[in-house]
Amino acid sequence: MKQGKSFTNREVAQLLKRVAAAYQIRGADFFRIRAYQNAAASIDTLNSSLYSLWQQDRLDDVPGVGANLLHHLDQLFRTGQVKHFQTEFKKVPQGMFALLSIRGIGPKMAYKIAKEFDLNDEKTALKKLKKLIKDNKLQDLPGFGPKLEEKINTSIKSKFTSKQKLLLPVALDIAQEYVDYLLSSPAITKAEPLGSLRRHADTVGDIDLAFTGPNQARAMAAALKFPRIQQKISAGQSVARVQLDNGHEIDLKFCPQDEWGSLLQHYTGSKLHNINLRTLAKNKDLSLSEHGIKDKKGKVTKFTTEKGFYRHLGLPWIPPEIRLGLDEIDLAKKDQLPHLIGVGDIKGDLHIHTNCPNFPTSHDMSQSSLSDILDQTRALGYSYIGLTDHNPKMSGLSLSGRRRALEKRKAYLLKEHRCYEKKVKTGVPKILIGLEIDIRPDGSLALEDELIDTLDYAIASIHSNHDLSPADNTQRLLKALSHPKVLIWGHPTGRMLNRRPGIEVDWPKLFKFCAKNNKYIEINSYPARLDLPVDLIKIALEEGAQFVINSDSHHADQFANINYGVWHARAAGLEKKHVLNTQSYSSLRHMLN
DNA sequence: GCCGTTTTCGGCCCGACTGTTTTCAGTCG
Repeated sequence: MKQGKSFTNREVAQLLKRVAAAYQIRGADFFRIRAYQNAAASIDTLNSSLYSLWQQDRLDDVPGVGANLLHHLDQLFRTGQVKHFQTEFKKVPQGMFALLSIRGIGPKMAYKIAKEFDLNDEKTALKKLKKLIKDNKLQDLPGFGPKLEEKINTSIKSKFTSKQKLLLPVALDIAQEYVDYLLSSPAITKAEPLGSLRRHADTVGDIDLAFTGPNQARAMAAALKFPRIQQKISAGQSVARVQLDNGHEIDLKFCPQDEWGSLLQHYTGSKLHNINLRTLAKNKDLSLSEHGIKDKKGKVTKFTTEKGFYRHLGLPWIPPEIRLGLDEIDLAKKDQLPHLIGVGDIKGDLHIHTNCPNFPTSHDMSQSSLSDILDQTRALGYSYIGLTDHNPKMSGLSLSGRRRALEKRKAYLLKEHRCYEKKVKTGVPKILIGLEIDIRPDGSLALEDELIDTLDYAIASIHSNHDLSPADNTQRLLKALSHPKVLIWGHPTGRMLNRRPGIEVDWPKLFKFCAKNNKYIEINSYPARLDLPVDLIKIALEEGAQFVINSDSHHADQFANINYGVWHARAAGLEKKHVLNTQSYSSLRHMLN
C-alpha cells in the first residue's frame, strides 16, 4: 500500500480549478481549460476518496482524468505539490486565488482586481479587497460598476463558511422542508430534489430543487415566498438562488409541466453523465437541454418523464445513483445495466444493538427495548433481525462473569421475544443472537472462543487503534476474520464522513479472503459511516466478495437508515444477489447451522 | 487535456442570469 501526502477530493478539485483559472488568464487552449474544469467537477462529485484510489493505483478509473492529469496527481500525492502547477501559478498575481472563492468572482474578475490593485499575497488579498470596496475603488475598474461592487460586497459578507459537504440526511431534511412548502402552494403541482441529492450521494454540496405548475410567474413567486429565505441571491424567470436563515443556499429550477422529464434529467447530472449523454446525442444529430431534445431541424421534443427522455435516445432509464459519468451509458446501450438492489429487497437487519438490562457491554448500548425494536422492524416487513450488542467488557470481569452475562442476555432476549410474539402474533421477525466483537490490535477477538461458540454468529469490528500500519492492520483483520463464528466484517474502514478517514489495509487481499471464506462485508448504513466506501465495494465485487447491508442501529428510530446503505450500495452497482440479508430466514438459518 | 460503436486524430454539452453594455462577457451549474 502506497503512502503519500493525503488531500481531500475537495482540495484537489480546488487545486485543479486554480490551474484552470491560471490557464484561462494566460489564454491557454479553451479545451484544455475545460478539461481541468471537468476533472475538478468529476473529482468533486466522486463518491470515493481520490487519495485512496491513488493508493490502489486506480486513478485512471476517475472520469476526466487522463494520462497527463494522472501524472500530475501522482506527483501531488507523492510529494505534496505539482511542479507544473506551481510554475503556472507564478505567472499570475497570487492574490487572485483568494478571490476565486467568492461567489460571483471568476478567473477574469479575480485577475483584473488582483492585477490592478497589486494583490500579490493570497493571505492578505481578501482583506485588501474589503478595503477597496469600502473606499468604492472597485467600481471604477473598466467593466465594473456600483451594482457589481455591491454584489461582491454582499457575497463576501454572506459567505457561508461550510467547507464540508452536508451528510445526506441533513441535506434531505432541508430539501424536504422546502419541497413540502412548495407542494402546499396551489400554484405548484410537482416538486422534487435534484442533483447529488437525487443521486443519493453520501454527501451533498448544493441543494437543488425542481418544481412545476401551470403558470410560471405564479409558481416562481410562490417558491420565493418560503418563509425561511433570508436573501435572494438571484431570481430569474425559471431559475433562482436563495439563501436560507441557516446559511444554506438552495437552487430553484422551474419548468413548464410538459418539460418535467428533461428538467429532472438535466439537473440530476452528474455533469459528466450529461456530457457523455450529449456526446451520444450529438452523434445522432440531436441536442439535449433541460427543455427537451432538439433535432437537426431545430424541432424540440418535450418529455413529461425521464423515462421518455432516455427512451428517445434509445436507452433504458438509468437510475440516478449510477449517473456518475463512468460506464453507465455504455451499459445502458447494451441493455446491461445492473438490476440494482432496492430497499424492498432487504429481508432483515443483522447489526442491531439492544438495551438489554445489566449487560456489561464494552461500548454503547441501544436506547431502545427489544419490544420497540420489534415494532419498528416488523413495520419494515423484516423476517429476521440479528441482535448484536458489543461484547462484554474484558476488564473488571472474569471469564465466568462474562459467561453469566451472556447467558442472562440470551435468556432475556429470547423471553422478551416470546412475550412479544404472544402479544402481536403475526409478522414478528425471528431473532438471531449475535454479538459485535472488538478486534484487538493483535487480531484476536475480545472474547473467549468458548463464549463466542454460544452465539449464532459474530460481527468483527475495529473500534480502536485504527492507526496501525497497513501491513499490521491487514494481518490483524485476516486473523480476526478467520474465526469460524465471524460471519460479518463490521464497518470495514472505520471512516467517519467529514471527521476521520478510514484505515488503510491491503484491500484486495482481504476481499479475496472474504470471497474465499464466505465472510460478508458490511455496508454500514449509519449516514456518517456509509462504510465500505463505494470504490472499495467495487473492488470487493470484482474479487467476488459478498455483502450485508446493516443499520447498526443504537435506537429504534435508526432502522430507516437502511435506505442510506441501500442507496450507497446502488451507487456501487450492487444487486440483490450480492447481499446476504436479501435471503430468506430459512436459508440464512441453514447457512448458520 | 480528454476521449473513442466516425478511435490515436480531431472533435469537445447547453442554457440561465446579471451587469455593463448597446450586443455581450463573465459566472454558474
